[in-house]
Amino acid sequence: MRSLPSILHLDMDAFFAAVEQAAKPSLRGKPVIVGGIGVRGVVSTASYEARKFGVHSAMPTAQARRLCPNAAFLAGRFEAYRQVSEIVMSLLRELSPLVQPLSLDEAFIDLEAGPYGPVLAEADHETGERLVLALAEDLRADIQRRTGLTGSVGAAGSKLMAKIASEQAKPDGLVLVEPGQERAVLGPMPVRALPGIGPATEQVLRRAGLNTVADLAAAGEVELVQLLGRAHGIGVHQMSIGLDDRPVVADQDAKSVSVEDTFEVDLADRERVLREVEVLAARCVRRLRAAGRSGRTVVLKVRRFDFSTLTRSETLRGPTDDETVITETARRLASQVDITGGVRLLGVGVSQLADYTQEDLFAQAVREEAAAEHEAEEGEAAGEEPEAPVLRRWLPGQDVRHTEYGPGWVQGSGVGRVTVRFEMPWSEPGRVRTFAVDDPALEPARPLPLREGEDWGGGDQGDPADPGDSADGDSADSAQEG
DNA sequence: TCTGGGGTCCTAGGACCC
DNA sequence: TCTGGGGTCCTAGGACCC
Repeated sequence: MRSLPSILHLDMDAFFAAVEQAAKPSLRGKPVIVGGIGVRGVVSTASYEARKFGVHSAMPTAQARRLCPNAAFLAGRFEAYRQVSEIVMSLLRELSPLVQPLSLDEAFIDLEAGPYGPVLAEADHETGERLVLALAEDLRADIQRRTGLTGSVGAAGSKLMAKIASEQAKPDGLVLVEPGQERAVLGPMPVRALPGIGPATEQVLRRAGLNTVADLAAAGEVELVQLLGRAHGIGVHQMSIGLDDRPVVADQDAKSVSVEDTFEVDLADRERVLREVEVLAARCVRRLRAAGRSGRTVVLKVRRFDFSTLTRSETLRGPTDDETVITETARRLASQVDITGGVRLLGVGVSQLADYTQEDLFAQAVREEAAAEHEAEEGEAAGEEPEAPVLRRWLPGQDVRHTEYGPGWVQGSGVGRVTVRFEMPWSEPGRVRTFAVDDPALEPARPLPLREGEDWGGGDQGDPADPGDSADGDSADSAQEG
């Protein structure tokens, strides 16, 4: 809690969709929906044009299609989002070294820890606030200049109020909450406005007759602890009276790494489940190693046909990043789960992370055992099926390059054809051409920067199909934004 | 309408130890 | 022989966030 509103919260507006509109001139001003494209997909981000139709984050894509059939439905391009995010975060770091990213499109900034800190400390109230407002507006202008995107900023004396303020500022705005005004601002708001109060907590509070933040403040800590449990109750009470002294803390190390997949059709048989667990474990290990970490606890996640979800975990004697150890552990856990009725999602994760891998004799033993088993199977499998040609999957929104027509993006595909629109972020809206899905002149490409001549690293422009050139080779689907 | 993927934090019970 | 209380670790589940 500070007497100056020196904490900023930046939240980019409809980030993923906005990046797509910036990259694809033909989509500007049109409804764009980024998310899972399959039958079981959900919306990550809807552009403001799509929101007018009632489409919002976390909505099933099938429902979004009914509400807004003419929208462009795109799978995410996380490499591009990461690049834009880095530009934005670098602008934040010019204001202060104390930047706490919450996701690709959101961060807290502590101005007091930055170059303007001393000035702010000296300034009187009014001067200080004017300086904060000027810095925030400059930041928003810089972001727009460098990326073409808009972001909203909240300024306040605490993280809580800065976040509340940026929400109020949306889209493309700036709101400052004067220190001292916290309770006046929060009081009339519905309880759901407080971060940490979701649908379940809202229900509990509503049944107790608590609907607004002012109701929470009036209820008092004792009642809230009774309703919500100790930690949550105390936290919610503190927020309700505008108290929040959590510091802005720079980037922390991840505490777990996990991957999961929802299948278009539920998996029914055990062998198939075990095979998918192996694939997931391998992906998980790739991510773990790319981050230079190892972990002690392996977690298997299973979502059944009826959406009931369970986890099974096993803690090893020491941290490992060994693929065989992690795969075998996940397989063992999966073999103990009841899969009657079918499985719609499988996940494999690793937690209790350490920065190093201790030399692991146990891993060595497991590896040798698995190798021996593999050899035994070799004989049976020999001469079975000829290598099937790898069918390329073209995802809507994906970057491509044609040897003759140059860069473009996949607008759609089906029945052996793929439709590509040829345009660039800095070009006029382009025209559409259709090709056979296996046309050798067409290949996947790296995302183009949003501004002509900008270098998005990646330097060598290596094979975009090679997962080795990205920290995360399997960013196929969606995270949520907004 | 029928529910993604990546995370974080909290709670609670049982085992085990002192 | 019976009865404690507290701390830590592990496992499972759940709420929440973007």
